Amino acid sequence: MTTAPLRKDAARNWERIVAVARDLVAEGTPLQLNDIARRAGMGVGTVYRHFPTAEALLETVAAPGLEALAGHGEQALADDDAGRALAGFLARTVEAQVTDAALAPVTAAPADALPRTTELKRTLRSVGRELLERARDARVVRADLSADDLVPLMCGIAYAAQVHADPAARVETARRYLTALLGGLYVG
Amino acid sequence: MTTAPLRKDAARNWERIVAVARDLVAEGTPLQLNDIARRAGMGVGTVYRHFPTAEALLETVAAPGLEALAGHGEQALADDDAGRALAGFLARTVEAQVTDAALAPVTAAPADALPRTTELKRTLRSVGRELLERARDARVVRADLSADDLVPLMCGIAYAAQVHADPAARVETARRYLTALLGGLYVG
Amino acid sequence: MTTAPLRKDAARNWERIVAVARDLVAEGTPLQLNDIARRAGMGVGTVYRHFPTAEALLETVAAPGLEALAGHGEQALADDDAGRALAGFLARTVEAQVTDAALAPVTAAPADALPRTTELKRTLRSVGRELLERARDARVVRADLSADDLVPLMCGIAYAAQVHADPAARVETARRYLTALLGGLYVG
Amino acid sequence: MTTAPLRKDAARNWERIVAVARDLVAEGTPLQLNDIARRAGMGVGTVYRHFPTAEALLETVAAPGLEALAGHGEQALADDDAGRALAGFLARTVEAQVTDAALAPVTAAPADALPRTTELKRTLRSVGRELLERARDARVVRADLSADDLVPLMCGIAYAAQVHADPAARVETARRYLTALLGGLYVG
DNA sequence: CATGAATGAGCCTTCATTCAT
DNA sequence: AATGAATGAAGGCTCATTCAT
Repeated sequence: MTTAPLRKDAARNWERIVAVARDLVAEGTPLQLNDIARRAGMGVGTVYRHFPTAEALLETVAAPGLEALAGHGEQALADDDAGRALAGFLARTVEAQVTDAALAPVTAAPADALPRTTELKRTLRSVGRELLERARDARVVRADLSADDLVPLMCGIAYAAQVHADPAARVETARRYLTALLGGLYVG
Repeated sequence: MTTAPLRKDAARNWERIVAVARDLVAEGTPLQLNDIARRAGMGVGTVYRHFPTAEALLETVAAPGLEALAGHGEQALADDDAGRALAGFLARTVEAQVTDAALAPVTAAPADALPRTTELKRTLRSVGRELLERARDARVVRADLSADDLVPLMCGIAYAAQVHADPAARVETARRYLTALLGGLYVG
Repeated sequence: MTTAPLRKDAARNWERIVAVARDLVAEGTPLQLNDIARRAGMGVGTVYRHFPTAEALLETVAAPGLEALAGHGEQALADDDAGRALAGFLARTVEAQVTDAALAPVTAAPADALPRTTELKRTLRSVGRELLERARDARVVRADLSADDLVPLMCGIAYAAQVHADPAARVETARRYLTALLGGLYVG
Repeated sequence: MTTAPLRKDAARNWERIVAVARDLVAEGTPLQLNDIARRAGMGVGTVYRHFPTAEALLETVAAPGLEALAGHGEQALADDDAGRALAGFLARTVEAQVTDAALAPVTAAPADALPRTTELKRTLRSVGRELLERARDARVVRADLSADDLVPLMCGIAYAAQVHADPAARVETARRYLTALLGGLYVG
């Protein structure tokens, strides 16, 4: 079941709301539907009609990022090198989390507002699980690592990169942290 | 630097406020000074006199934990085995963050409300730096790891443990994640 | 005066709206035209076209009940026993008010939205007046009771039955109250 | 346990709020705490501090009336003439409901916001029950009338008086209706 | 005729902070 | 020092009604 196609004017508003929200997310401002309505130059009711809660809006902003990740994950499954496939997937995941501020809260949230989000998260988790299992079977990954740990660990790395002060170096920092995690802080 | 001596009743109030705040922090309730005043059975004004902001109070709650960590750090510096010393310090740090809910926000905060907090954080960072340098000199730690990364990484692990659903397993999870980080997810 | 004939599809919509409204009234939900449109599976505009206000819709829902009462009233006028005629009419009136949730508010409202409602209420009042006068002439009813009191008293009884907690016993309660009113609480 | 004595300024505000509310109730305006704050010339917070909900405020407005009724009821219990005692009590009750617009909703409400209200309503019910039982024992009242019917019936009469258009004659109308109810619409 | 998106006033409630007592 | 009443901005949400499509 696809969402019913919107009227042209409604679609314009929808886009506008999401665009405003994207900007706010990027600048770290918490999403407040009243605020968004004002910035988008429309009535609150309009915003509420499109997005019943701030979470729904946030998830909508996050969706493209999640979809891109899922897409990459599917491709990674085609890679013969299980270690490289997993590492690539994790790298993309961390990078996305750091680049797109909408992803982290949505990924970490225990409950979803939109079914689409739940679906995407499920896909990502299952792709992650599959990649992990292959890597484990190929003996390139420690055996005590569970698929349920992947999301927390990626979130943790993204969070760590944020705690580290400099916002400009954030992506770079996240990459380094992922490398460190994969290789281990301790040498041999 | 000692806190200015308080009158006995004022000291009692101070203790009571901190005790109430500790409980609230432990149960995950955000610190609201009004709320605390009510629970502590005193006027808001009194609470504000002792703690001008919620952050100041939170940092006060966090202080003992930070002090304990610093204390452990000092001892670790006496350890001959640089690798063990650093690992022990990091383990304590992560454990503390997960155990004591006041620590994570204070550690991650870019600015401090109390000078005492700044001082403690500086101490911790310098201890960490020292331990790291020794470990690096001993070639047990990767060379590209900077002292500025220690705090973010520990915060990241604590955060990761929180994202992982089960709260009962939180400490255990954090330990596993630290082990993974130290040893690396990837085998050899 | 007949309602202007509607196109078949418009008539279907009209019926559907009234049906939905009837259900809502029955379950005690306040009539909201937006809500009704959604439940009826049509646009708000359509509902507004048929019923400019919620009151108009409510009166439409109430109309059949009012008509039935009026019908009974006309028949009662044919009864030779003036006392029995009046009592029967009042009993029906009270019963209807308690049974059909649309009646009470419409009956008690000082102003009407639809001319049809005004007409029906006028009819009912005049039937009541006639029955009362006959009963008064037959000396079965106290002389100080005016025709203008009948509606209020019936509304009052219905209201009383609603205040009385148990909803299941509502009809029974209303009957008892009417009996009490007719016979008097005080003996002899 | 009495309510803690208020500071002079707080007491002034309390009085002012209740006064404003009383006026609004009298003119039939629904109580809205924001509105009241504006009219009373104070911040919303102040109103909320004193009265957490509109119901609590309404009950506070109603309290004096309920207390007066309870007082009268206690006196009525001293009357030897059981019939007169009950009739007097009922008359006062109806009169009060019609005179004081706060009473009807509070009396009819299934749940109370203030314990004081619950207490008063309980007192009134038990006084009513006692007076009714005495009147029944004295055989001046029909036997099938239960104490649980008194409140509904009085509410019903007050409601009836309100439905009857003319507000000026309201008290007079209510008296007539009570008389009618006591004596019966139908003559012997 | 039908649709349903848009509007925005309006109500509710919370909470950080101040300041008179 | 302590008290706690007062403040009011701020955010949340609903719903009757209009009007472009």
